[in-house]
Amino acid sequence: MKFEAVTIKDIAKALGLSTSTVSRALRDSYEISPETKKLVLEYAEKINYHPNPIALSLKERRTRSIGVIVSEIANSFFSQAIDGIESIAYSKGYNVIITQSRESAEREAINLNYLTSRSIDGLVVSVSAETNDFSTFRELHQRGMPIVFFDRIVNEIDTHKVIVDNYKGAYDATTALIREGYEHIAAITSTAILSITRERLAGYRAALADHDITIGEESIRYCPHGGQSLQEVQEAVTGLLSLPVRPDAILALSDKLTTGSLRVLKEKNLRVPDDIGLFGFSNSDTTELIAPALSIIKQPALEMGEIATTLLLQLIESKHPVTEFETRVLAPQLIIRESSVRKERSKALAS
Amino acid sequence: MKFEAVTIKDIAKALGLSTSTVSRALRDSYEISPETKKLVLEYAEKINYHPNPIALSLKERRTRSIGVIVSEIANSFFSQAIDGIESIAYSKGYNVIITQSRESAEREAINLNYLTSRSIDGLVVSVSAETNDFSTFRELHQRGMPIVFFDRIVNEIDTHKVIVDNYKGAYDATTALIREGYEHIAAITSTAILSITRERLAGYRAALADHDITIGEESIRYCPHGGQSLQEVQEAVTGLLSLPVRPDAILALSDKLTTGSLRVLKEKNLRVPDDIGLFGFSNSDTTELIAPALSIIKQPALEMGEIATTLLLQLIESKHPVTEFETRVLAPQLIIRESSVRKERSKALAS
DNA sequence: TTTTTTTACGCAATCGTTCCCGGCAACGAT
DNA sequence: ATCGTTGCCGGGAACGATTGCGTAAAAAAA
Repeated sequence: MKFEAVTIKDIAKALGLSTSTVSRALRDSYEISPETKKLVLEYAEKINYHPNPIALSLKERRTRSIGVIVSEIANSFFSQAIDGIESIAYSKGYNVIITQSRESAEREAINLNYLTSRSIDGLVVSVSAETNDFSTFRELHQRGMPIVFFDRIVNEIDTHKVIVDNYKGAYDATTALIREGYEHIAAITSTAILSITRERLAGYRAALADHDITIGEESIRYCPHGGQSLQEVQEAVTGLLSLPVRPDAILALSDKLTTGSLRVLKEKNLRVPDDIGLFGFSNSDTTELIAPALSIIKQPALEMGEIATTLLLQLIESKHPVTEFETRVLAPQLIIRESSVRKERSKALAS
Repeated sequence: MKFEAVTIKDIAKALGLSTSTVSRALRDSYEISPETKKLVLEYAEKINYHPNPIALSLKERRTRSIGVIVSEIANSFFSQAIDGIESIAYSKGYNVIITQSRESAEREAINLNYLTSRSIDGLVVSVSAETNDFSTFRELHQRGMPIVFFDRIVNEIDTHKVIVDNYKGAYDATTALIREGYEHIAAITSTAILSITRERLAGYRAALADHDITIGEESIRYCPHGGQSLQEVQEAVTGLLSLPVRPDAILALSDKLTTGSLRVLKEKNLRVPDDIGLFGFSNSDTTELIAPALSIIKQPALEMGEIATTLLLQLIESKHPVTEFETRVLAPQLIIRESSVRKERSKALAS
């Protein structure tokens, strides 16, 4: 079933040389005569020799492959990030093993175990919505495994991190909503433990406070699975709408939540943005085609993937143990379209 | 930088046994006494021993990893398919190396070369829009590399294939458009050499013919890069709109082309579906939120990925060379929403 | 011419694992 | 007492590549 690969031995045998000589000739060692080199090189080319990466890995104790853990591949943000990860890894001769946690801490642990047992050289991770036990990551990190976190990071572990300015993104979006005259702005988010939830919620709260708006905690709804199922979004939105003072705008703090909220609002025949405004984090490439065109906070996903991978490869290829780590914070892109812009400004004008 | 893995030698040394005995004990060989087995197993468990997959790969000449080539990860159809590929591969203990051709035959060849040099056990491929030279695939296949094609297949190579009934999908969509009263239905597609283009175009043509509608070849526009850039879609749509008899509907034959066409039509301030109808292949998960809600032909992407991988693993793990290959044809899902349904049926009623 | 140095190559160990081959006890059968 | 058997285990050669060390022959220095 397998095709035979040509090895260094084949070359050695054919040319009447030893494997060491062939190896050295191929690596252009100084202790091989020009004639022999030429001979070997030409023959290797002729029979299409490629060094066996497995044998190399065994010898060098490195696999030239990195592991990736994200919650879901089929999510615009992550697929764009993976795009970035792939391209950098590729250009440096590394390959990428991608795994999905599907927002489950258990699956994340399984994947982590799998990846390390495949002896990867490093890890790019965006943790699941459930992850609240970082001990495995910490242990791995302490034992010398290079790890870079992106998007959903874990502050407790000191290593490179790549994020977007979540605080600013949420702050600006909330402010935009306020300027538009919305007064009761609710938030829908993933689990409370996630770094992005904390940061984005902080920005949201600060914007409200800066405009002397007070909201109760009941105006913030958490989705345990990050909106993986529409049902939890339905529950969150319904809960919000049945509040004593009904929110007149929703800030959705992640991809699935943004489109999910719109879906639910449409189901309930609420007009966006007039009955209720909507602003959300999203990296979907069809948000402008949606009715109403969605106002979004967009993350530079591709770039984040690229940077995370570049940092990881630096870690991997560093001669000395690295102790100085950095957290790269990129700027989110605020795109204000229709869903957060009232056509009738009556209410806003009256106030 | 690397953490030390515990090996079979460590166990052997600690227990005063030979590596062969330890190896056999771990593999539960009959020629090892129950006591020794217990001893070894318990100690292995205790020090958290995991067999080194690299060493195994070298010995067994298999890597337990499969390569994937798609045009673009950040595309709903492919990310869903990859989801399916991953899940099956994972459950069988294989890992997946994903590469992107970005619709370029050259990059495809580079990836192919890369993957084979990484000595993968098999290949799941959806060819690029440019691929018209199958010799590398054929050669690989003949040398015994298991390959499964999905979506964009190459008929010239006899191996397992997984596709959707493209003919039927396009036929039914075209028919739906005709029933709705559209009379001049144009098509926008990827390159002519692609299997999906040929099959879908055939369905489109057949539907027109069955309803005694004749169209000129100028009503079919090809996008060399499959709609990767909006510009080529713009050109295609503009070309269509400036035809002597302007089409009153467009059938878009792939994901990017469908949303791309809508984007261009909106730019041109044409109302869909009244000024012009739109029906297209798409696996985007926001098509129902788009205005107008998009009528689409949806492919069971996840399932296609799963089936393709299942077939590939069968090939890989087969004892005997496989000579009987199958082509699995799945049913596309037709979802008729707003973009292909006229609100004003005047024209249709008049005819 | 003899000694030293350089050139150019081979031997063998190594990475972690498997597996063929052999060997040494103990035991039952003759 | 001797011969086969069986049970249990170790030695060592692979898998494909790199690399430190040794060394023959050739070249240079004495």
